[in-house]
Amino acid sequence: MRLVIARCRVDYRGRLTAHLPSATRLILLKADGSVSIHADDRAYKPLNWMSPPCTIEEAPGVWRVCNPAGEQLVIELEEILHDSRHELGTDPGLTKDGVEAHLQELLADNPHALEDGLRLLQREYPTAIGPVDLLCRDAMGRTVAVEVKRVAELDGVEQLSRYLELLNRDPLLAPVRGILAARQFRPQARVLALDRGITCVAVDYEALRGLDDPSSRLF
Amino acid sequence: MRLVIARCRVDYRGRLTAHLPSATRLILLKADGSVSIHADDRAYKPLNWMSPPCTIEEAPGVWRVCNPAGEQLVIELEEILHDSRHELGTDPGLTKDGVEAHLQELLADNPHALEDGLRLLQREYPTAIGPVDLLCRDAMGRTVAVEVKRVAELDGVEQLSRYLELLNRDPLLAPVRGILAARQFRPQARVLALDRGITCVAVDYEALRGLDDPSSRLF
DNA sequence: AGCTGAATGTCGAGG
DNA sequence: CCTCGACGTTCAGCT
Repeated sequence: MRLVIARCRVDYRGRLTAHLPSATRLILLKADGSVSIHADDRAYKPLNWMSPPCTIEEAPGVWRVCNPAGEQLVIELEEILHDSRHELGTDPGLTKDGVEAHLQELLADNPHALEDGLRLLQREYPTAIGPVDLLCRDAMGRTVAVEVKRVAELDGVEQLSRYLELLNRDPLLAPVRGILAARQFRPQARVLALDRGITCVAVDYEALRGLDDPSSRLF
Repeated sequence: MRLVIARCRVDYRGRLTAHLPSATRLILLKADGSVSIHADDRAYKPLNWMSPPCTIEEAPGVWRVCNPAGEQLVIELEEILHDSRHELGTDPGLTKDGVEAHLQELLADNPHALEDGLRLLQREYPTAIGPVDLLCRDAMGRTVAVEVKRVAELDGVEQLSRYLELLNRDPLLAPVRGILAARQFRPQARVLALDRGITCVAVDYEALRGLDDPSSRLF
């Protein structure tokens, strides 16, 4: 990793055109070949960047970064204030917990948390337009399609609606109703779901993780 | 801006839970108060970060970054290899030249590029659920709603479908058919559009820009 | 390699 | 403040 603090001007020509006038910035060159230009704000987002694979051509005062698609990032260096290199090695990487995949897993193990008497038929039940997260049967023996989201938005309702339309064409499953399960609901999604006869169930992730039997885990 | 290269472990507890085992990384502290942890890969994206507003509590060997929502980023510093500060000043910012809004503009000027005899009635035609990109009339005098996308995906078809349903309730406009115009089509979007009786038209941006009369431009 | 859906998306406009 | 849609989205997972 190379860290350069420099007064510079930057031009990007690619999917769009962008220009940065002269100012002092951080130029971050990573071992993966990426280049990013940071100001002292905008949180972690750089002003401009080039993702790998790309080649860097270093002429005195001008760095030209090109990628195979023909996009170009041209950095004109007016004054270099700092320049250091550091060996970081490969990173062991990030372990995440609490995303949609994990939520789906917990609900597959505890469908009754969505509704009393709900039993899992199949997880990732395949259809022509994609897999249904959870296919279940309720206490009355009726088929239920469950779509799991971290945050339920309009898209999620549309998606579940498409699944329901398709599943209801299958005489072995019909009639099928829908449950949209999420940690958080956008009001518009709630309204549209109601209009479509889809049940919204707010999921408490922490409580659900508590429900999951710890003794059944090996770690 | 403060640049720290250090061997560290990181824990995040917030919207989800994440952990980074011990490794050497860049810790980037910006003047806006943000903190981001970078490995030597993943292009410009940090492994973990905290956006402002947040407070940094520096104890020896442990930095605790907290935001008002109660999210926490805990950095355990095992060895500091580099630590430097730099005055950058405020950045004049980025000037962009968009490609996307342009597409709608070009099609508004050249509706015949979508279909022979197509004429523009109104751009951004307002409806209760949002503006229709282009409202047109075809060679047969029939109303046509055009949705413009850079890349047409499923939600673009859904969006146009909702518009069509609404527009067809207006006796002055009905019957209204739909055209989905895009530079690129996802296969599923094409299938769903066909099923809904929506016409897909692939748009060649470069050619369209060529169509646009250069003499009518001042630059 | 191409396509699809998720994301601590981020970002900006509009109510 | 929240909601919604676009993005040079990026990214991982799967066909």
